Amino acid sequence: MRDGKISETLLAWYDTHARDLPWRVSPARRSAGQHPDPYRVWLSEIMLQQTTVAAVRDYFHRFTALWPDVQALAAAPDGDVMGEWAGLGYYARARNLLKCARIIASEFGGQFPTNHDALLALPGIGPYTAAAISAIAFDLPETVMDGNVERVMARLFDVHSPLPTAKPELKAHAAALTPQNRPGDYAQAVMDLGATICTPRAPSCNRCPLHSRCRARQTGTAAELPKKTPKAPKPTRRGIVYLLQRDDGAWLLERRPDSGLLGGMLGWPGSQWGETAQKAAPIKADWQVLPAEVRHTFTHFHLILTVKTATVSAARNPQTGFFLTREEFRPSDLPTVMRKAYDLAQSTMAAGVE
DNA sequence: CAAGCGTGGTG
DNA sequence: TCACCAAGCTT
Repeated sequence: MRDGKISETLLAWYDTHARDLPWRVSPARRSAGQHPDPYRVWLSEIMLQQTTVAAVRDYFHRFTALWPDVQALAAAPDGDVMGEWAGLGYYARARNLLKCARIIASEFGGQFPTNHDALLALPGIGPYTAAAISAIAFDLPETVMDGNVERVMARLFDVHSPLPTAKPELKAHAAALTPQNRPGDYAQAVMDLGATICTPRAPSCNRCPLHSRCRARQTGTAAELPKKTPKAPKPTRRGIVYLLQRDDGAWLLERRPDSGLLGGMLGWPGSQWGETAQKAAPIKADWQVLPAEVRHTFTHFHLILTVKTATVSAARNPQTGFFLTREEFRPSDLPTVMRKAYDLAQSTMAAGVE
């Protein structure tokens, strides 16, 4: 077709189809002179790393209600922020979020830098997020490259070489399309297209504004692009967690080390997770093995957890961890795998199994 | 630079 | 059921 540039077609589509997202300033409001809040753009982009809009929405609302600006977040206790992040995954993001907020508050006077390289130097902000903040918050003509853009470019230009090898080629295509006009809306338009129309499986080509320009659709290869190198199978690991409740209702918990899996999060005392891990209980007690196990899948392994429960008197102290009282302990502060163990223990007790 | 790092939705 | 996938970053 000869009906103008791809960027203009996408912007026109975005004007009528942009999703209403809590961190977004709609095209109508933006043309009326409203600007996005860089704090909210940054927070949303960190939450959206490898995470769907549906999963992020409630977390974004809770975070902005508790901490409406970067100074408020910078002043928050670590445990509060980690607890609010619990369940969202990739917990290094929460640790880096707090680090970054404190740098912005103390060294940047509470203002996010607009410059791409200055953004890139901040913790938790990589090439994608730096470009996204520059484009969306400051309307600068940066090219954002995420999974959506990679997929849209691979299909538009029918690129069959597999990821990650194809990244530079796809980035060149994306850069060539990035407009000087409304780059922030354009960046969101490409990603919205990838999230709602040009989806990984079963793309809705019949509804696509770039239908007539897409080479993969013409060739019939859209659904199989982008190609990816196959991933290694996940091994299965096993472990034990110990859920100890004091007779006043307090639970024994540990704060996990800052680095590594579930870093900085609350968790139950337990064994290492490996082939055949065993570990002594944190205190001598009448431990009960729950009749069901916890199954959970992480990025790179499956986990099967045996859950053991016991009750002790307040007079006795375990070798590890600390007690949180009924009032202090919120199950929602636990990462999902630990929450599953808690829920299993609760449902087992409710069923009357001692 | 390849591996480590969570979780919920989906087909 | 289960592998794949998501607005990636760090080491």
